[in-house]
Amino acid sequence: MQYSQNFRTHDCGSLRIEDVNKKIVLSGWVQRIRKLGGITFVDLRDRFGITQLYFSEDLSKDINTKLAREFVIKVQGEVIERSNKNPNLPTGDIEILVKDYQVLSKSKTPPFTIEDETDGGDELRMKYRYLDLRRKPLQENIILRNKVNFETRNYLNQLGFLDIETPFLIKSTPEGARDFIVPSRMNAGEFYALPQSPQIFKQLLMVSGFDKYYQIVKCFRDEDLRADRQPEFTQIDCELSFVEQEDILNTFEGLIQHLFKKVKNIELPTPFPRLSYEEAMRKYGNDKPDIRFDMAFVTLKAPQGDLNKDYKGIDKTSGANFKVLDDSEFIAGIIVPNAASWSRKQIDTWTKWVKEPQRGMGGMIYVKYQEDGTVRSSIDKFYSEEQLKVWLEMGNAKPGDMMLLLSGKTNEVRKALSALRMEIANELGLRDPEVFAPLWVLDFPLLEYTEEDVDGGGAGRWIAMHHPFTSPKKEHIEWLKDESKFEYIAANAYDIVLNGHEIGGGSIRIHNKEVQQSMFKTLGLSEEESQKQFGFLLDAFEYGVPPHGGIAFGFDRLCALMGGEESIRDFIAFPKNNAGRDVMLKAPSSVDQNQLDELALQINKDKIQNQEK
RNA sequence: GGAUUGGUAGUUCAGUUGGUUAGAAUGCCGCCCUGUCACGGCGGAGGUCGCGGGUUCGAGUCCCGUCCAGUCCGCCA
Repeated sequence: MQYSQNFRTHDCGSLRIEDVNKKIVLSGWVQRIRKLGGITFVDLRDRFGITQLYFSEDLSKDINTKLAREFVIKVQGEVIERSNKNPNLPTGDIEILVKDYQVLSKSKTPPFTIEDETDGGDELRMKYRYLDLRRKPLQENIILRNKVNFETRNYLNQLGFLDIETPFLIKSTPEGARDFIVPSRMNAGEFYALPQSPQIFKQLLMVSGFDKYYQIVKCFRDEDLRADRQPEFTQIDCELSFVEQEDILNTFEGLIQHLFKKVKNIELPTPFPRLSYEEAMRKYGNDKPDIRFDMAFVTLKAPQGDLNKDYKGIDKTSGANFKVLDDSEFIAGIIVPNAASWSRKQIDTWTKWVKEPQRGMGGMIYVKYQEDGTVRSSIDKFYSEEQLKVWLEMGNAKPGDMMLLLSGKTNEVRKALSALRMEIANELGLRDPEVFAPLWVLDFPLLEYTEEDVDGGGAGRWIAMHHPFTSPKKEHIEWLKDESKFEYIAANAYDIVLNGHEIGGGSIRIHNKEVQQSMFKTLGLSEEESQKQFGFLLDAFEYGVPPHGGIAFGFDRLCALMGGEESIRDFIAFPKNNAGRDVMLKAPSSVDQNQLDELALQINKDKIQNQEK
């Protein structure tokens, strides 16, 4: 851009050898001062780059007393060619012969270094986030985020999508995640909730005829945090009318391809691979598999009803008389390539790892397919080499590979083996952050059974796996009335998965009042309750509803993955820590008594243990 | 709600089986240095070992509690 020239004629990343002899003005932060006797070099930094300043002897004399790291200065000078060029800097061929300079703003010594590899720890960086954001890696993340945002809007606008804002102060509903609650002063004793997503509004916009809608929008969920989860996060939220699942998959596969092409110059495969939920669970024990590498599950034993083509059976008829496996409901393993040479100690470490409480396995069995073609395992006593070879062959193991087996309850083994698969892949460097493997996971179950008392709806009941507006497959609609069929009802729901992370998900919605009411009933909402919670939606459904469906992407997560990271924190300018606190603002905080009085609120002190921080 | 790792100089960390005056690097301050770019050289300052209690002749080190931070499980329609 054209600068006013008062503060700068150029930014700190733009000057090149062609600019030699130009009289320029630069402003920026002092990155580093190198005094060499008479002369001094200063690296001047802004978000565009670094330019070296050359202070001759007279200007250098008292520079120590005038300049220090992170001072904001303005310099007037002339671009000159360097005698010693620095090939590591885009501006490395030139430097500024400083004629005059002014300190625009002083700085205390920052608590950590403003370098690509800072010496600051997480806690400190969060507290001084505005300083951390001066660092290049963070600046690049935020700039990448802007690009993804811009290209998303480009793509969707081109297709005729409309960006329509929806309210943040809405109504609390018991379904789904915990709501953030906002007290209403003008309606004392009543509360708004912040949206977990604009779900209902976008469906109502379809009723209004706004066909293709999108919004890049904040959503709020009051649940515990993770490296890839924040209490407020951003979604690319989309909804379309007169579409089928296939239309949505094509449109948004196109979006992701567009983003990778424009932002990363990477061509993603067309079409994306697709897995059914059932397949994903069977092959990877997980509905968001990382398919950058193989190590798919080899299922040796599964309960009846588990769709498993590989099933050949390990049971008492094997004659092995090995209680651990004989009594297990589910046995599966992964083939770790070239791992037959792993030491006993290495294997023990992994055994210990799967036995940790959050994995909860009783142990781990290894079967080594040695280079010479023989087999060695931890269960040689119970099974013959022939039997073990059958297992290895089921997983297409080659000599030099090793099979690791877990056994127990189906869901627990799947979870632990899936975690083991990911962790070993990490260790083996199979999860290259610059390789991208997207896929669709389709045909999710509509409902899932919960033993827990979630949302206060009572223990032991069926809840929506996606959300209560998701349509069942046409052929399963009748099953909504037959509890024995609930677990087999498939939904028109889909997730888009990238490198082991769910980056988006959506569904074709119910657009028929009767089906919607039937769904609410299935979820245990009485007619009265569903009218109270979602009456406006049911009312709207009486006035001509187009068939519609949509999808929402986790924008922060998508940006993080595109930036080659798994944690979303450094792709959000001002994130919260793992306790949901903003350590810079020191939020949340208590409020004045008169604020509480105005809202007709009272703090229950018995419920607060460690209020004073 | 649970598991687990960590908390020592401004910062990142080391600190042995409990034992004298708690170290390194970096940053900071001072002096020197005319082609550095992680500049270099010499010198210096800098510590409530997260907090509270206990064991012991003696605790950074062992025990109990607690707070803070990170990761994971639960949770996240």
